[in-house]
Amino acid sequence: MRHNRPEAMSDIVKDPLPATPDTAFGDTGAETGNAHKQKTRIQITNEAKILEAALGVFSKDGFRGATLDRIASAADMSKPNLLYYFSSKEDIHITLLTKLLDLWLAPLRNLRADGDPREELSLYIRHKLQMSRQLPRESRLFANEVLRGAQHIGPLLKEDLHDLVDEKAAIIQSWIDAGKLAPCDPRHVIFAIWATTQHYADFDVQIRSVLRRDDDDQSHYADAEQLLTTLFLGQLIKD
Amino acid sequence: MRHNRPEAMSDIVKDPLPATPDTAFGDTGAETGNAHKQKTRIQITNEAKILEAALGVFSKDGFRGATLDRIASAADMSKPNLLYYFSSKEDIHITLLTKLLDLWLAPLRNLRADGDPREELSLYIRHKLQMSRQLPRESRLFANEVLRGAQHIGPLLKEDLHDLVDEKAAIIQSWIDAGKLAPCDPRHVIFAIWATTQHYADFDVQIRSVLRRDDDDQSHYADAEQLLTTLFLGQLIKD
DNA sequence: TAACATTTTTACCGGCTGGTCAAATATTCA
DNA sequence: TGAATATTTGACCAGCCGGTAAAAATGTTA
Repeated sequence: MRHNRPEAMSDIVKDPLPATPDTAFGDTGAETGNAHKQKTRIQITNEAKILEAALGVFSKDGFRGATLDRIASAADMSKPNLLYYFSSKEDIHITLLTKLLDLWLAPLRNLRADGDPREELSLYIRHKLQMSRQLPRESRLFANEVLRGAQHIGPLLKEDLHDLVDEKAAIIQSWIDAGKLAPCDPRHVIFAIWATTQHYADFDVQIRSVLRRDDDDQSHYADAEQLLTTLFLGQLIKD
Repeated sequence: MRHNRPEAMSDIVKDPLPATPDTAFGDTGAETGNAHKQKTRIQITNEAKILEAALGVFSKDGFRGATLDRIASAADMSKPNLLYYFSSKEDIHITLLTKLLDLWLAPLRNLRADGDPREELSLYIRHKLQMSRQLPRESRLFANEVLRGAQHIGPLLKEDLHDLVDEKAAIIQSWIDAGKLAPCDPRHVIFAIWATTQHYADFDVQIRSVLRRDDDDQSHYADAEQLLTTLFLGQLIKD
């Protein structure tokens, strides 16, 4: 009676930085049609190395606090070599955010109108919580970016994210209209799920301080899931 | 039948940066007892000006991303003059965080064991939400600091915050034991309230993008309060 | 007003910042 | 192989970074 969705939960958080064939950035010199010069092996691996390193640095220090020197050093690469693959610090940051946004929104995209509200919501919560546990750097990357005013992904939030939330809020609203859910503002429900789940990644240090948990101890995630499902399903769902 | 607490809600968020007589930092040369050299008018006003400016810069760019030049410029002051009042960038940051921590934790400190659980929790939520609305920079200052690993307030989290949460979690547990509240992990309830309320300050830009709200439009806070009280009181409270 | 203490400014420093350039090296492929 | 191409490196730059020193200006008070 649990979820039997095509993609299992453990599959979704599989390839955080897929080497997609199209970069969506740095598309220099492609005048005649789509003359995509296909990437070299070295190019693919090095760009991945850089983005991986940049994820660590940007997620810790934010865009302004991060430096190319530290990213290069983390990528085990000289700074000019790094700048051979990306035109600027901004380029790396935007590429990173754009590549990861889809991954980040996948759980919400997965919310199905024809599913059972209780199962859909609990799956969503579990999924988001799992991403906080397994991809905390990605969570902090977005947290940093939004904190400083989303200067690099403002348009994406206003268009893509807005549309996605509108679409999924409509699903929740349809559940309310069908009497399956208590009346509430669907968009704020989504905000609340985002806030509570991502909190465990973004405020990890604070939570560990309060709970006195070691760095590698993740046992509190079970308690978190317990509480959040109780919280969101207990009151909202009408049996 | 509403709350009749000594301090009204609007009073608590009154003086975000009180010029307290003791700095708790920069206590140079005070060997013989507490030979506090009392502060000059200019000193008081300038330190306040600097901390006010620093709050804006640190909350936007984080510690590493912030620069003394920008803080000085925001404080309408030369950089050496700024360093006449604070010994270093770190000094400003730590002073700011320490001064504001009490203010930030005041709502939780206000949670009383002898109160009605429903009133206590709804007051706490309203209070936290109000602080997000009125003091978003303070919220983002702490979010930035915790995001990067709480390098400047780690000990405060592990001691002061830990003890406070333990104390207040015990109160919630006593309500559970008395059958007034559904069984749940009290500390995670506190985390959930922190997460949901502070989310409206820290992710302000994202929320405005999704809801298409102008910068000065705060009408969505009413919906937020509605949902959060429903969420936390509806399920947890046993009537 | 004169002596004193406080505050502000000017000039400066070494190291780091994002980024460029041309030369050297490695790889690919006809 | 060798020519063409892709990658890496070292040297370098102007401007910013946190911070210092000392003199100049201002305020305080007897």
